[in-house]
Amino acid sequence: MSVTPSTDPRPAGRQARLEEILATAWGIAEEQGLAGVSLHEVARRVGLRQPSLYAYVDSKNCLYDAMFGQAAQALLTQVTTVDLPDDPRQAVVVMARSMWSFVRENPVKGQLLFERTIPGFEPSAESYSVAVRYQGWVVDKLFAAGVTDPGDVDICTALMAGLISAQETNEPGGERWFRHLEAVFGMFFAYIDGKSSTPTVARKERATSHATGPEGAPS
Amino acid sequence: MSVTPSTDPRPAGRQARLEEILATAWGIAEEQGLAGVSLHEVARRVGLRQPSLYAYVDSKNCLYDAMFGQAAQALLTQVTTVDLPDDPRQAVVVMARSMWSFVRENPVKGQLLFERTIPGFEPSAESYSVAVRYQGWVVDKLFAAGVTDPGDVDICTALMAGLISAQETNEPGGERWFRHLEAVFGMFFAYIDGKSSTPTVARKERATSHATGPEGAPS
DNA sequence: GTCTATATCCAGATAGAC
DNA sequence: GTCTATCTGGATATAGAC
Repeated sequence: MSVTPSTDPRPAGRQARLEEILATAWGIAEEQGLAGVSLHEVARRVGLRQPSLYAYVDSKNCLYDAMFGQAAQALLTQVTTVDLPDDPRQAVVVMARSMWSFVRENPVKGQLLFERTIPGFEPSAESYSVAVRYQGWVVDKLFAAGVTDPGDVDICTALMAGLISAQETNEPGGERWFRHLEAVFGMFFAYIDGKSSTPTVARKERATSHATGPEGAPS
Repeated sequence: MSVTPSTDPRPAGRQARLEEILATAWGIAEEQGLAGVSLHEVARRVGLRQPSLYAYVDSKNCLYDAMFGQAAQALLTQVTTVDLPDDPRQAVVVMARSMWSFVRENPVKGQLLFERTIPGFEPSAESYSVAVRYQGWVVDKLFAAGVTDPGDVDICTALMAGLISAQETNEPGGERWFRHLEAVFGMFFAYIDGKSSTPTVARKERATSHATGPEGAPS
């Protein structure tokens, strides 16, 4: 998996080519869907012959893997770069909004990260680790907002994913589900508080700490 | 779209063959995924040559369309056949559970119905109408349970879909998300009641009536 | 309805020359 | 690293005989 090791004397040029290849693949994916990416088409656009791609990528799945890594990295940086409000619950909402805008602006990356749409493809451990870091970050923010029960973390992420996927599959880029984001989080936090005997205390005073993910498995 | 009109003297035999073809296609889809269905493979298993399938189906997409119709019909009958409790909110939960068990036992049908996974395929109006009937039925039940705001219907269906998809993509057939079904509905109904000034009144006394779907578009 | 034969197109991957 | 040439396999769809 992943790109072929370089023994090239001009690693800079080689790296540039590889990035060009990846960028081209993204372009095709945006036009024709992820499954529509073929090595032939990539080579065509990049000005190479199809077999030449094997100097950069060991197989088609390795290309997908590299793309997965890029997508995870992009999501991670976007989401960790956002300025979060001090209130941990408002922070969660802002984080969710940021994540949503990511998949809205990068639907193909979202598809690659969150859906299992390509038949034989599983991300390598290396590429996946970035996605895991993203998840850990989300769990941290939820924890700070008082969502400490792993089951509640599962519920929260599922709700988010449900809203997003309903919106983006039925009315991409629209508002029909998006506008309920805040209401849903309000509903969720009310539910959280309702479970606790001292709801209001738990709200604000939570230390940030890195949890080990809700219950192991990833989204 | 749809199957080719029959001029066959033995329509019963022809119909049987067609059903055999569809059943075979389902079998392949269960083994190799929906995209893995090829006319060659269907023909091979059914004991015909690939071109002979065109006596039953106008194109591959027509095959998918017939499958879509079958899936929608199966879901509709399963979900409308279930014995619902008198309490409209308990009824909604039971309905949701029934829907979930459908996609759990028929993951491929669920994929065809609820995900847009096949590149060039859109269900025909005819096949789709069954799915619309299913949706109308769900909206009716929600309405009876006091979920009358179209926006709330959207929220509810998105939550359900989120739970289901989290469960079935991350841990197919498992319990990790499934066990929160009741809690999530409790949360949702509490949210609904919190919006109304007369929450408890609205709970039980609702007449069943067919609504025109939340806001038009389907899931 | 079913067949053979074929047209046409696409894919991923490898061998070996330069 | 890049090329040509090729292997191997797949697909949908059509023509025309029986």
